[in-house]
Amino acid sequence: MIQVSIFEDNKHLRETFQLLLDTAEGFICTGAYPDCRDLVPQLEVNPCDIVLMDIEMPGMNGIEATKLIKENFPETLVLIQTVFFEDEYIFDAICAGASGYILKSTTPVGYLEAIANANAGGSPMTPGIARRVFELFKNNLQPQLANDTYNLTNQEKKVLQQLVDGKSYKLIAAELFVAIDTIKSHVRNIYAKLHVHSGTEAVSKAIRDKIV
Amino acid sequence: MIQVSIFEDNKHLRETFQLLLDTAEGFICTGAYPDCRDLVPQLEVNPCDIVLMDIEMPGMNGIEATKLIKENFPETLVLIQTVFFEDEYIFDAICAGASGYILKSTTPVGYLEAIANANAGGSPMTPGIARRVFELFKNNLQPQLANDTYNLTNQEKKVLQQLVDGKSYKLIAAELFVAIDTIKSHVRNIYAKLHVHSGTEAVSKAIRDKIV
DNA sequence: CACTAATTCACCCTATTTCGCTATTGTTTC
DNA sequence: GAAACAATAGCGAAATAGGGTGAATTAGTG
Repeated sequence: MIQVSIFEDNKHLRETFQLLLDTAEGFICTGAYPDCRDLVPQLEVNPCDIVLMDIEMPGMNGIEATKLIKENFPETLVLIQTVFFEDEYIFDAICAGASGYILKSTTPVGYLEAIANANAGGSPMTPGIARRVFELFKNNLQPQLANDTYNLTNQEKKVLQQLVDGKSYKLIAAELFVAIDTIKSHVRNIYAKLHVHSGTEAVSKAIRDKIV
Repeated sequence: MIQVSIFEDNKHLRETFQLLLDTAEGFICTGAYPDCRDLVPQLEVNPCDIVLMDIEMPGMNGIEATKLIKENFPETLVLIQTVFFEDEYIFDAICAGASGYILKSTTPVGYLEAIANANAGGSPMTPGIARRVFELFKNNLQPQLANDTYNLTNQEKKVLQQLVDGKSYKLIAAELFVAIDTIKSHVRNIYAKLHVHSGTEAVSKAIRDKIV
């Protein structure tokens, strides 16, 4: 028996969910609330396995509420259900600790499947959301691995790495066992290749769109 | 009619997939290969909508093959199917451009559903994989968003932002309409709060574990 | 009102960085 | 073997950064 709580401000939807859960086999609705004002005490009194969470709600939104739930009831799973397809929401929901993200266009049986899926250790997502998650993942983790590292030579890369570490020319020279003038030369060449004119700018560029 | 190519070194599995696709309605197998040696010419001669890709294969592995496919046939979707649950493989597969990642324990009908799902713009994942993707996403993208921004004041944040942009003290002073000595003061305070001793180090730290 | 924090500015001095030009030694490429 | 490039190194000038010390102004707080 999977115990489910509902947070959804739309009265009609909330009651539909409640009915759906209570009539379906293997599910039970342990609470249905229109907002997250008393979320923590409510879940303390009526604990559940999974929370079906709306994002757009008056007062505290679903993302904030999710954080709160994971802080106070880390074992409780949160399944986000919303009309928002925006990357920002998907991103924030995952980071807040959500275990799934489904769109409101999902069919009734789809909701039950998603809840069962989450309860079984999965992270149900509407197909389009899954694709977005993959894209976000790729874009944010491998910004662009295809850039030529600006044709920096090995030695230049080493120097740049040390610059990123905040070292002075003198220190870098000592660590690479070369003269300080050599470092000066390398830095000049690095600046030219990165089209920058200061150490801070180089470090910024190096971190933002390169390895290091 | 969804056209599917199979890359799978296990003869028995390969033929099973082929049979499954050819007997199922709405699918057609346009090729089944035991390795990726002639992948590009093979897909040129027998193009397809989706590639069902195994990871563990002699010669080129499925991840490398996926990259190759996305480079040469960006429109072709790649569905990874493997026995590997390891984060490293999931991570690499997504970054290589895969559109889904399913485990070999999936049922026959599960394969068809996954292929149809991918074809419809989704990214099918075995429940456990979906959960891992969420975890990886969270761990890699928001290492620590809860840090106090080191108690920098508003003005200090502005100055730091400009430092990150590679500006000189003089320029920053001009942009904030204050004297250059004021900027020096702010920078000194910023360095103290961040526990750094140079602009490059401050920029590095600012980008790595803070806003900006 | 007294206290504190934030913001602003000044002066001084040294260290470091940036950028100009030049040059030698290997290694790889054509 | 000439040409190109990487890595090394040097010199010198001008600009910038970094650190010490001190201080006035404003805003907010108990």
